Order: sequence, then C-alpha cells, then structure tokens
Amino acid sequence: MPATIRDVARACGVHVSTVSRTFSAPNLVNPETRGRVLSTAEHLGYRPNRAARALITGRTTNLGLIVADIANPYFPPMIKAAQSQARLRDHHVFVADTDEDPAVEEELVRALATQVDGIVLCSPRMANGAIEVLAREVPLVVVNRVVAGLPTVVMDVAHGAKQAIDHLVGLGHRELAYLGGPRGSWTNKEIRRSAVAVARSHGVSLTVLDSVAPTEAGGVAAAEDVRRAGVTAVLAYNDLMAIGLLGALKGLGLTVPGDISVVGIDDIPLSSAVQLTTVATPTAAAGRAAVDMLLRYDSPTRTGRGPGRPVVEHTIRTSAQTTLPTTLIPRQSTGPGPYEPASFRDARGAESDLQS
Amino acid sequence: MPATIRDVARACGVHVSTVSRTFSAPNLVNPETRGRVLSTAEHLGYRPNRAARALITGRTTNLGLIVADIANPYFPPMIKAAQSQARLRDHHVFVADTDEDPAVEEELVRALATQVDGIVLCSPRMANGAIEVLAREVPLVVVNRVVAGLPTVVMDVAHGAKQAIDHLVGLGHRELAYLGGPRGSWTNKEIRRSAVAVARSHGVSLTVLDSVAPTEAGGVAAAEDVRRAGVTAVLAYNDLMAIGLLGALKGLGLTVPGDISVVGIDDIPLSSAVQLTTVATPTAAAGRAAVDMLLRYDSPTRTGRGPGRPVVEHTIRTSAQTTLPTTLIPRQSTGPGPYEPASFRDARGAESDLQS
DNA sequence: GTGAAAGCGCTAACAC
DNA sequence: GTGTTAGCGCTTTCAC
Repeated sequence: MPATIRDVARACGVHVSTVSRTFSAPNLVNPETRGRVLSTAEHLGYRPNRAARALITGRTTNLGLIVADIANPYFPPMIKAAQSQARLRDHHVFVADTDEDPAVEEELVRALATQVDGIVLCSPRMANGAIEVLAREVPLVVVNRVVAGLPTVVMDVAHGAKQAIDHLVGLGHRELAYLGGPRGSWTNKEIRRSAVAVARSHGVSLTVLDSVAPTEAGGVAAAEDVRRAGVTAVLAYNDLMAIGLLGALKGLGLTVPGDISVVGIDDIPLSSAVQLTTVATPTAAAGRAAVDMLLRYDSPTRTGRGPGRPVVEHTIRTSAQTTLPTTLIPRQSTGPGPYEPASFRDARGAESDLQS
Repeated sequence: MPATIRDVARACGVHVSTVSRTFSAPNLVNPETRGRVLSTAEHLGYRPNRAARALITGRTTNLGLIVADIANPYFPPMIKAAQSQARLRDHHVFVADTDEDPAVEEELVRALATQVDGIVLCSPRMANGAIEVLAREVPLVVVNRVVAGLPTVVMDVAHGAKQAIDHLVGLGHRELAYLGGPRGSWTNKEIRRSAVAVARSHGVSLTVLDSVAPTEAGGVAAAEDVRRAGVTAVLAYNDLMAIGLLGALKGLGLTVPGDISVVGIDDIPLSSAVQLTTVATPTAAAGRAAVDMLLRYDSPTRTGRGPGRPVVEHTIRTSAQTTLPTTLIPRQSTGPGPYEPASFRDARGAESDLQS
C-alpha cells in the first residue's frame, strides 16, 4: 500500500496542493516547506502515481516503440538509441514486438495508445491507410516508411542500393539478382525500384527474386533459386538473408565470392564477423531522430474553463521527413565478376536522374 | 480528444455505469442494451482509458520486463515468449534495457513500478539487497538468479557446466579454463562454482579467467589470456564470448578444435551457424514461466469500506523456484584433447555430491 | 506562498 | 438490469 500525496500532506501538516507543487513546480513553493515535504516524502517512500498524474495532465511521459521482430539484430541498436534519447528527455520507452504481423501491429498501437504520449512505428507492415487512421488516435512517427502527412524517418536505401549495384558492376558483374524482402515493406519496394533502375542504367540484367522471410532461414531457402537464376552477384534485402544465403550457397558447392558475390543491407554486428559486404544504415541515429520528432509534437494544452479540463491537442508542428545516409562497406563476400570491370561516374544523383 | 465513457452513455441514453459494465462485466448487462452500447462505442471510436481504470482498480494489465542488453541475442527469444504468454492472459509487456548498469536497473524498476502490475527482472546486476527492497514496492519475479523469498526462474547452469566439463574431459582435455562473465551475475558464479568442483572431481586443472564484457568483444579481448593460460579447452560464460574467442584464437594462429576446444553456453541462433559446441538454456520457457509466476501473485483486492477504496495486496501465493534443464549440444568447436580420453559415470548428482 | 475545491475517466458498492 | 453515488491520486485554477 504505497504512500499517497495525502499521507505526505498529513504527515507534515501541509495541504495536498503544496505537496503536489513540490513535485511538479518546486519553485512555486517556499524552500523551507519544500525541504520538509521532500524529506517526509522520502521517509514515507512516496512516489507520485503516474496513472493519476496522466489522468489529469493528459501526459504519461511514456513513449511506445513497435518493431517487427526484436530477434532481428537490426532493431536492438535502434531500440537502445531510442531509449537513451528518451531518457535524456525524461521519458520512458515501452518496446513491443509484432512478429511481422500487421494485425498484431494494429492491435499493439491501439493498446499502447492510451498509455503513451506517442508511438514510434518501425518498419510497419500495415497498409498506409491503417497507419493514417491510427495517427488520428495517437501521435505517430514512422521509421523506414514514408507516409504522407506523418513525420517519418527513413534510410536512403535507394542510394544504398545504387551503391551496391555500382560496386558489383564495377567489379565486372552483369547478371545480378535482388533477393527481396517482406511484401508490406516500404524499404523493400524502395530498394527494388532503385536496383532495377540502376541496373538498367548500366545495361546489366537484374532478376528479382521473392523470399519467404527476412531472416537467415529466408536466405537459406532462397539459395536454390539464386543458383537457378544463373547470376554472379546478389543483393539481398538485408544482412540476415545475405548471411543465410552465404552459408547455403557454400552448401550447394558454390564459393563466395569466387562463383558468386553477395551484398547485404544494414551492417548488423554479425556482418563484419562473416565478412559480408553490405550497405550500412544508421539505425541508432534513426532511433534518436524518431524520439525527437515524437517529442516535438505539440505538448498537451488544457482548454475549456475550470480545473481538470484537459484537452489534448495532437497537432504536430512539423511533419518533417528525415532521410539518413547509407554507406557501402566492401568486405570479402564480393569479388571480381566474369566481365571486364566497368568504370563509370558514381554521381549521387545518377539514380534519381533515371526516374524522370 | 478521444470519446469518454460519458459520451457513449449520453449518445445511447444510458447511464455511465452501464457502459462501464458493458466493458468490464458484459454478462451483467442486458444483451440488447449491451449491443446498443457496443455499437455506439464503436461508432464514437471509444476506448477505455487505461490510466483511469488503473487508478481505481489498482491493476494496469501491464507487465514490465527488464533485461541487461536487448542487443544480446540471448534475450529476444525470452522477450518474445514472455510477450506472447502475457498476451494469452490479456496483458501487455513493456520491455526496457539497462545496458548492464545496476543503477539504471534500479531506476527502471522504480519508474515502471507505478504503471505495471509486476516486473520480470532478467539477469539482474543489482545486489540482492536492492532487489529485496524493490520487491516491497512492486511484485517481482527474478530470472537467472536466486533471491531468497522471491519467485525465481533459473536455468540449471550448474548442471550445464558439468555437462560441458564432462564433455571436454571425456575428449581427453586436462588443462581447462573458464572464461567468466559479469561480476554481478548469479549465473556466472554458479557456472564457476560448478565448473571448479567438477574439474576437481575429475582431477583436471581449471583456470578461471576474468573478462571485460559478456559480448563478442569481450571474447576477443580474452583470447590472448586464454593462449597464455596454456589450456587446451575453454568454457565461456556465454556463446557470444565463445564466438568472439573463436575468431580471435584463429587470428592468433591457433586452430579450433585442433589446438583448442571452445564451449559456450546458451545456444543462441548464431551458434549453430558457426558450429559452436554449447549448452542450450531454455530461454523461451523461462520467459513464459516468469510471466506465469507474475500473474500468480494475488490479484489486487479492495478492502476498507465504501467504493473506490482499493487496497492492493501484493502477497504472493507461492515463492516457487523454477529450475529449467540445460542440454549439451556438441558441435565442431570441440575435439579430441592431448590425453587419453577419460571415461566416467555421467551421473546427474555427481557435481552436487562434491559440494558437501 | 498556501489552502480550498473541482474534477480527469473510470469502477464498484448500494439501492431500487 | 440499471441508476446513483463516492471516490481512486493527482493537478490546477482561484482566493486569500
């Protein structure tokens, strides 16, 4: 039975409002009184009940962070960065995992909505329409997806894909494949779009392969398809798949990069260990940026007359779109291809020139 | 400005308590009325405010899960299992990461305490005393540590260590090392205690080595120490360190298992990929068990007279200790040692016999 | 600088 | 089966 504000008030002969002020607006209370309140509070082990406070202020100082799969090593750095950034701003982050299921995703947003001030939605698998609906119920920041009208943080994977394809073509590869990711993934579409365009601009072929899951197992499962495609280089949707593929190709008697070059995307910790060439995405920066955007939503403001009449406005001040740069990290999973190494300008704008 | 229970009541000409009952005790309300309430609620987009509900019932239907390091692949399976188990019981799990810092750990427990019904503390780094104090403020279940008087879930790592040492001695190793984990770790102490005892019982030497961190980097950093120790086999505190060690030993020109055998503990997903011999610990089962124990705490009961006088009792009905079995998984990181392979009984009780 | 009082959204006796 | 009512613990006008 924890101590309440009333217990503290009684114990040091002061009114509850004074105790309340001691915690929420210390400068409004006489230093001497404040000291007395603080010490009795300490003595009674009093801690403000956040549910009660939330009820009246409309703010919980909690944030939600929803990811597709905690077990995917891509996410933990982002989660950690988000948590520490939130902590700097005196907020807490609640993490939840959707198991790559759009329905669970939606349910989690709804469940979290009433107990957080906002939610970071990472790599959502929901349809855009569903996200837009939810955004009306709770402040949302979307990571790894562009949703019109919502603040978003994305990696520049289009340029990442270009860097990867340029790298492979530069090594002398002309029959390439892209091993795709989840259907609902914006990132997947973006990579594919860019890879296709860049390959065409180089005049090389690019086969798009489907996959079963954005995991190692998914990479393993795709090995046979890759071999059958007869390509000499593969770009995978993410490192996890690339690593699975790496092992499975060897199992098929193919050498990497001798027979086939493999490039991943993300640069998860494991990738340097297995010497996977990859495109690094700044996940920690994305986590921090997302939290910052969430906290930049208008603070709740009370309107209406009389005490205890909070009307929380979720108007966002900025629906900024942050795009974070990616970096190619050449390692030993890529090597010379069967053709004369190509040479070309690696201009930043090359890919987007093609789009028009 | 979300709809409240009052809006719904007004909109379908019924009293708020009827609306409340429709959601918290549907069978107490006339099916016809219930239907009307439900549909207007749906129409207005009403969802019960959990903070308000928590305030009066004393229950949040949220659980906290605190882990040392989300980025350690050991934890995600446990987190996922806990989340899905909680979901079955209509609860949510908030995950938080302490970065292996005891102070952060304590702070997080306190911060979560008022917004969850209980907390699962995984692999705590705090002192037992601190945990006992916190347990008075919020229901706690401890995983990977035994704390007297608290419900705990532990892996039988003592037996796991015995399995590992037996395995190595059986292969003909007689100069062994244990590469230890974090100082605050109960598991670390337990493994060391058991490994030392079992080694003695076999009449082989076991050097205990300290480490900098329970991560791949920690394993890498320890390689030189391991080499200098002149042993032919190493048991590491966890797979992550074992894997780091594996790579670094090769870097030092040693072959595994030719020159040196390496055994890990945990069986994280990565371990099968690198063919690490390890002791599997049932982390998912631990997550489920911990959630079950938390939900087995006495439900809050209102005492005192009059409405709205919740007195939450945290008496736990059982302070059970669950011990989960471990399994040795021999792979290719262990091989024959320089001595005649030993043969001995692998009796389950052998190690504990030595303790007396 | 402090007290008084209203009320956030909801639940749970208690009446009828 | 439904309405009435009193508050959960807290914050915030408004007086003084």
